[in-house]
Amino acid sequence: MSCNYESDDQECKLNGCLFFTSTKLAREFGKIADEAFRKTGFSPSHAILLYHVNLTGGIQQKEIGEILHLTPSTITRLLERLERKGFIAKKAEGKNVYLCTTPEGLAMQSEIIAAWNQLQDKYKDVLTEEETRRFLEISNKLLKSLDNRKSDKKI
Amino acid sequence: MSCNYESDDQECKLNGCLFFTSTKLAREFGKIADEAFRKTGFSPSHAILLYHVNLTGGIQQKEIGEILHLTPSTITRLLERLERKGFIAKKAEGKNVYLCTTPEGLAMQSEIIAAWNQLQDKYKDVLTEEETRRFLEISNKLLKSLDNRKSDKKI
DNA sequence: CTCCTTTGTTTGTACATACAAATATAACAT
DNA sequence: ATGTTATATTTGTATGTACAAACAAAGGAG
Repeated sequence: MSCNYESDDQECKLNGCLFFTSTKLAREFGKIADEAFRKTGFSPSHAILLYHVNLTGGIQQKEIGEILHLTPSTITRLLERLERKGFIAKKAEGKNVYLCTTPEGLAMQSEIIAAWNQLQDKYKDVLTEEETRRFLEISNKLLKSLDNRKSDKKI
Repeated sequence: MSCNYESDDQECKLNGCLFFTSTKLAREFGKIADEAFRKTGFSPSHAILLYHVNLTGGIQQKEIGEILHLTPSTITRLLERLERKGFIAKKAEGKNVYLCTTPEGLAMQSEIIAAWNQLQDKYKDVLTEEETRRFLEISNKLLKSLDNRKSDKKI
């Protein structure tokens, strides 16, 4: 609103900004998630990637990137480690690369799920089920709008 | 809930997870913010840091880190560039380092504010004022709970 | 069959961020 | 005054993420 430099609204400006609020929030949730997944030996992102490959064996990187909202290059980078450590195998068939489960990877699935459930429990320390529901509802709606925005631009 | 590996609930698991929802959201908002601040030549984080130093001249790094929810080391790193390019000056007085405005930095303030306002406008493309309000309300409440959680642990 | 385009993946590079350890200075106790 | 503790900052290192450019393989057009 105002352009005067010495106004006293620092807090308002920040807390009223979707960008800063959402990044702060993501970092805080990230810490809780790190904690929860630590005992699996994976970062949250790695854990979820592995989880999804276990669920949907033979999937392509592009597809999984879309599910997780991650760029192809990010997927490549995340896979580097999972592949090196033998949790996921790449089967190249011509141009296409399919992500396949391995025994080692499958063996982690139950641990990942356990950590994930534990994560949900931790959230309960911090907000009620109703609040969680409302937050997720708005967020997902928002994400959908943002996706549309993206498609609109392409046209 | 279930531990069977071939369930069809990938989307639910993800969309129902506060961590993934919030990180995805933060990345999307981040892109919009990058765009909005691009013409200032600053990343959103740099822009806000400079904005705050302009507002509260003579502030200490620790304090600004608390306002922005950023670690001291992150502040150091962000300042490196702003100082090198002459937008902020450090005045060391014994142990304490105070962040001071420079003419170059002050000159950017109105541009930063303009970009910020423009950012708010972009949000309006994507959600109504009412939705924004609700989202921010829950988020800020959440952030407060998470802060308390942190303090609780220390005790 | 050769050239061009499309599609999926990887590589190089950069950025915001954090943690842990190092450093520097001040403050306090004896 | 000396040694210890507390506070603020920096440095080294690592992570997740992205973008742009490179690469590779496939499929069409001539």
